[in-house]
Amino acid sequence: MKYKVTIETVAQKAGVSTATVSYALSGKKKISKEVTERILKAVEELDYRPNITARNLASNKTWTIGLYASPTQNIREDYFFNNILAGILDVLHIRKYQVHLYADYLHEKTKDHPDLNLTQPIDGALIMNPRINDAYIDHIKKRNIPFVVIGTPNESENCFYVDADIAAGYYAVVQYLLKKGHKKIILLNGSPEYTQSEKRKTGYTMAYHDYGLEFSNDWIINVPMLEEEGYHVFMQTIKKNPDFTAVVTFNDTIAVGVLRALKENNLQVPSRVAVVSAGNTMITRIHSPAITSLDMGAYEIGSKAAELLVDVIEKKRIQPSHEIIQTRLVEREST
Amino acid sequence: MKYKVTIETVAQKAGVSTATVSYALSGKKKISKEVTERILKAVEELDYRPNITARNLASNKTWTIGLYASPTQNIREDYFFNNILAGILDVLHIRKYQVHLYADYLHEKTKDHPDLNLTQPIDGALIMNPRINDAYIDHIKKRNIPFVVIGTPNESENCFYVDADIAAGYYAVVQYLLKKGHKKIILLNGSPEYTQSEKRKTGYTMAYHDYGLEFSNDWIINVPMLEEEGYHVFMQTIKKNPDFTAVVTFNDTIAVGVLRALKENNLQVPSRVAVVSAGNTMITRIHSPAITSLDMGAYEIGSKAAELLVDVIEKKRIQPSHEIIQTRLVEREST
DNA sequence: CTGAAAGCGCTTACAG
DNA sequence: CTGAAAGCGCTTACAG
Repeated sequence: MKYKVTIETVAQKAGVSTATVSYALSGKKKISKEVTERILKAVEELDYRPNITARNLASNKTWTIGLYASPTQNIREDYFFNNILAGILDVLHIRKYQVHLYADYLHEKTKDHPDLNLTQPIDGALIMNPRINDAYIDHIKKRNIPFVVIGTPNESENCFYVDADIAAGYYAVVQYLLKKGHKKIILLNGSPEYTQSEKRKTGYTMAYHDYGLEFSNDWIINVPMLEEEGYHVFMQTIKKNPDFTAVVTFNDTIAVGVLRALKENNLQVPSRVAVVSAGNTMITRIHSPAITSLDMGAYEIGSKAAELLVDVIEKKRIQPSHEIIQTRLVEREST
Repeated sequence: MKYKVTIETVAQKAGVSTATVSYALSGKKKISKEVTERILKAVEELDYRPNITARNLASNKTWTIGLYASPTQNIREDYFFNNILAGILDVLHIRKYQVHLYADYLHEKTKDHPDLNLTQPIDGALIMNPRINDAYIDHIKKRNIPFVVIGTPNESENCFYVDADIAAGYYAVVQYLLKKGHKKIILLNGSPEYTQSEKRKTGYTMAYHDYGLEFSNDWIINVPMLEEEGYHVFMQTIKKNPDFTAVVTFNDTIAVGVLRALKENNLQVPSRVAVVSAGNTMITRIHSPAITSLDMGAYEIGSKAAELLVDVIEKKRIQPSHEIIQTRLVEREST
């Protein structure tokens, strides 16, 4: 039976008080060289490892941020999440924070809020892909925890958030297609409860408007953001609206499903139908035909959001602000 | 200034002791219906949320597991990580645990151990892709924290671990190629410090041996597990060893790099060169030509590992054990 | 430069 | 069925 070694054990061994040990280890107070050395020796010999929970409780600080991922970014299919995560992790590493990944959110049923009480203590939160009415944002606000939204929250006035300029991006995509002579462009949009879907619709609508062309609301279709869904819904779309000549999707994964449906229907890409996706993840490059895609700066979104959150936590920023990342259209074989 | 509401506040408002509040909320002791109701009402009205850090400290339990990801599974490029993660998250959700993602590990320099003291308190750990000498395993062992390795640790006797049967899988792959008449098969293996690379080599070697054919150690090449690396190294390989007819890669991402190199050198796949990858992630299906790949049951590995870890944490298992997932070769256009 | 002691906000034997 | 109180292992004013 190994005896549990605490700061008390170290203090006794070094012949000092626990306060001195704490100060020596944290460096928050100057402790004489000899005493420090005695303490470090005791730490070494006892293989002392501070209990972080106790430290967190006493100091009211966890050096942990919660990442509330979202079912939208299906982690099994969409690299977009990976790139955002990479950006987050890189910054947090530099800033000495760690990340708690909220899995329960991934499983959240539409109406069924997860047990928010189960969440571990965090210094701040990153909330991905907000809904129009987002239970998580409400919850975090109530708990008075600093947070940054990745995406644009519905009530953006009082939030920190980081997002790509989705509306401008989709505006550019649709204009690009209209200029190529496409008149009937399908928007295979995501689920309507996400603000991200709204932004896409806005860009689409504005582009048509500014170009002076009419569009029908039937051309805008909401679909869960998965390849299979994209495939199935698009198979139907082809039946119902066979005269479209272009399609813009919510993300890269849906585009893969769309391209499968087009292939099965012998609709040539890009000669008969042009396809543009959003995300510019690895699959757009690898797919055959390679997919023209709107790059939304996923890595940058992640890193900026993490940067912003840490600044907020550390009170380097107080006033709600936001950062908008420019998008960039990458042309490939599908257009 | 909002007054901080603690269990004390609730107790006072409900006119009971903090112990009673605690018991009522946790259900660990039977509290009379009326008292319980009073307490719940107070909780509601005060919008009380327990301080989880304090709870963790008092109960010595965090309901959190640490996931020590590895630089091997480059999260920006490899869906294999995503699938494992999905398996882990699904199980942990059911078992009521949460996951702490260790970012610093991702950045670990070869010799430079991350600050292991910074790690948050956890009930157990999942260690991905062990090295032959793995500092993390040593560290976790010392801290006496339950852990399960994803992959096969070097000293497997005293560990819980879950792995695909990599050696058998690579054996099957190489046999499959040999039977197709290939004599010189390149193994584009991962970095040698990972046990995963060793297993692959074992399968490769045994297959050649059992088939009664010779191979050269020059045909086994170690490379960081990234597309770019796969590409660059393979460009050189083509120069040095132009007479190979097949290549087996460490993972799907490297295979993408290899196929790019082959294309640039006008080496037809599969007529001139056959390519087999491992992972069977989405890109193998989407790539053109579609890539024959060894499915290693990533999702299952993740879920089994999580299951096992929780069992260990909850003392449903004491005796070190392991689970080996069968692999499965999925033939596509590249062979 | 160092120490005694309160405090962080819970849980849990123990006693009644 | 309920409560008083010790305890979890740290940090941090405060005093000297």
